Amino acid sequence: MHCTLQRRQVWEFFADHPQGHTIGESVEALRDAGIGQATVYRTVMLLLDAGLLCRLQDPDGRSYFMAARPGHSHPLICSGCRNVVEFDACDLSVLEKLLTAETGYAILRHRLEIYGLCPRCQKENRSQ
Amino acid sequence: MHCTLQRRQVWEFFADHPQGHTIGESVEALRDAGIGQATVYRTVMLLLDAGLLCRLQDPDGRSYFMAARPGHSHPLICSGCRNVVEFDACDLSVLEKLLTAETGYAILRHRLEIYGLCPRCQKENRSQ
DNA sequence: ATGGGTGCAAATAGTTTGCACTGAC
DNA sequence: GTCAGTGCAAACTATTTGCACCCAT
Repeated sequence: MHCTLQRRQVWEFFADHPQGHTIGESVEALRDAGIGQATVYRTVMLLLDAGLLCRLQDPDGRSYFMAARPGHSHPLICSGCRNVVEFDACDLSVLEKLLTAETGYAILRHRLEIYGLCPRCQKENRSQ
Repeated sequence: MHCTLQRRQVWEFFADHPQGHTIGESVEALRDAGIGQATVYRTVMLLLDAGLLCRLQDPDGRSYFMAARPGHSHPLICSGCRNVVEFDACDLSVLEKLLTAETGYAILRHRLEIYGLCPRCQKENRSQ
């Protein structure tokens, strides 16, 4: 797999921002650099498969992408500015054992996203 | 807001299945009943706003809709057959307090989805 | 007769694909 | 020269909208 200039630029776009971005936003931002939208789509999926990006999904179904942190962590997402703080203090093993016992399901993974307002957006009284 | 025949049929389609369904699937299923796709789109959004449906999102970004259970609960989703069991034993208040203390974020809500394989899909060795 | 709801078809938005071209090896 | 990667445009899919018609009030 080639690490081309374009792929590096797509990666840097996400790595340089602590918020998630839609594919549309990244297409637009990278257009000035002369990168075509097909390349952005292809590269985002590539980085996603490689585990370098992760996908966030807001309650309305939109997908956002951001640089993935290594290891197991979860996002705390500001509903005002979409800034993301990652945390890893999540212990769901007790809950998962309980669910397995109760339902017989074999647990594979979980998704935990927490939404809130960051200090700045609270001050500016922003929401959504 | 009118409770028309079509709206009732859309609702029943979701209420009658314990799995989530994409809008596309529901459009297709309701076409035989003579319900147009615009009506399905409009009605699903209506039921969603009314809190009668909830939205699940799989790891690939697809949205699924299903009848919402009253109260606070979370889905345990089978990756094989998409069957959903809801559970409400989730206590994240400690985690949320910790996060507020550490980050200053005002927590608004959380999303917790757990993925696994139901007993039948384990037996049939299904995955994804 | 009025007003919300519906189906159809058209319009729009979002995503993927085919293909000729480019650049690194 | 080969081959993966790219940009463009076209194709395709998903979603929304405009509008004439219908039905319950």
